[in-house]
Amino acid sequence: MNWTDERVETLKKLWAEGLSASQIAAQLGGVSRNAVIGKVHRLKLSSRGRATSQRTRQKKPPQPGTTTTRRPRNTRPMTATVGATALQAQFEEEPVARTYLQPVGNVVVPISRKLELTQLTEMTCKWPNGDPLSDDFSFCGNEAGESGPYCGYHSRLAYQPASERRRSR
DNA sequence: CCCTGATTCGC
DNA sequence: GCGAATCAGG
Repeated sequence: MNWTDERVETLKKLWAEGLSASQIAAQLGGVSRNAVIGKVHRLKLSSRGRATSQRTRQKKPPQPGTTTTRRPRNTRPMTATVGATALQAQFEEEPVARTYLQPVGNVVVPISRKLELTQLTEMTCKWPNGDPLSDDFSFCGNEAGESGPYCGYHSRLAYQPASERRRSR
């Protein structure tokens, strides 16, 4: 990925707007959040309010320089769809935003057992599908486990915003 | 566990 | 210059 002028501009704008590095990376497409952070640093526009306190960083001496061993990660394909709109690039592309109906082309919710309210147990994911007032309303119904009222997939969707909210002090 | 930004360092 | 790995914190 090349940091074109447009992309850098978008980066700066979004960063100034207070979006997190991962969100910016997701919006730019084709780059990781680390790339965004690294770029931000190079642009010398790091500090933005106080996201993370600058703890006394002083650890990182041991580097087994035996070989140039670095990056066990595989290359990421990633379909980059960069619109690069110069105006209001507000994103919010929530994966499961509209659970109203589930088109086959949508790769969001893994499965859906479409359970009725009366079918729910302590073991079933209680993530609602669709409008509770609608006739098509149902619950996810997958194995919820003990971690919470949702299945693993929906737990993330439900709890990620919470963690984000937490930092908003 | 998830996330956040910060830093280092091989390329 | 770039970004993955790693760190440190919430």
